[in-house]
Amino acid sequence: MPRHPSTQPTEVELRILRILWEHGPSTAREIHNQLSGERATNYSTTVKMLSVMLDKQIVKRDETVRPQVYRTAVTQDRTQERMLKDLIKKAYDGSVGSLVMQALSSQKSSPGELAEIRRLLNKLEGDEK
Amino acid sequence: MPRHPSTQPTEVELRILRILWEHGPSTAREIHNQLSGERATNYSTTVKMLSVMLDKQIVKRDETVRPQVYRTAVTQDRTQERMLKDLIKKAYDGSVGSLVMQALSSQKSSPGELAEIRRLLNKLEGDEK
DNA sequence: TTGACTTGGCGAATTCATTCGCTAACTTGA
DNA sequence: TCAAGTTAGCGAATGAATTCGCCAAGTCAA
Repeated sequence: MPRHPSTQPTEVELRILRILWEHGPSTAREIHNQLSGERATNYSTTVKMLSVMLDKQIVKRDETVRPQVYRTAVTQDRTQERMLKDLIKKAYDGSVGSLVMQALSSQKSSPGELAEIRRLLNKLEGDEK
Repeated sequence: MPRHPSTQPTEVELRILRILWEHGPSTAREIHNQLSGERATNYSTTVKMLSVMLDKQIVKRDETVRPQVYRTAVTQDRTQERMLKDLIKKAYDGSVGSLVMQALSSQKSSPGELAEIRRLLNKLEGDEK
């Protein structure tokens, strides 16, 4: 039976993306070293994942240099947004509000973050009317 | 190589959970009928999914009645919270604030929701000092 | 009771994600 | 140049999630 290839980056893909977002374009070796900090997989595995991501067009690769250099083909914002939207749809019945309510009440934020959120809220309510 | 059985409910599991949360305890047939509205899978599949979820202790079952009645073994709140926390960790580097900021700015909320969020914010900032 | 229908369970098949072994291709220092 | 090390690619294996076919057990009306 046909099954959906998810549009979301998978677990490992996301870890690699985060490394690239944080460190910028990197070689497979550099990515693997970063990865090794968190997990114990082979260099082969990292290279394979990169090749899968290349197929999916999640990353790009510069083959004119050696070793080859990988960079992301998707922005962090867009990716987060897609994942967030998906969660809201799947688990919050499409309601952003209830997700935000739960996020704020179940995990504590710093005063600075709260202030920032308040500022955004002011802006949004301003546009409203 | 051993791989992680995710702690999060899967796609289909979540759909079934949502039906149970919304409609309360139900028979396999009732669940399947609800499900059929959104997807075209066999009754067999629904029953199988329920049995998998039973193994995982995601649902409970009353076998003293016929047909058997399923009910959730996890609350909606706890489930949402776990999923949310997971997303924050995986995609927002652990920052609730940045998730909330993005949620609010990327999808529009109703004035009512905004007001509710503001009220919560007031309460949180009150506790802060 | 019995035939027709519904419910429940099992095992197998499929697909996606992840992992690695093995080998080829490339790079570099002596 | 060439041996030793590094990088890249491929195919296969594993495991989780999802799907269904098929059969057994249960229910019920005539």
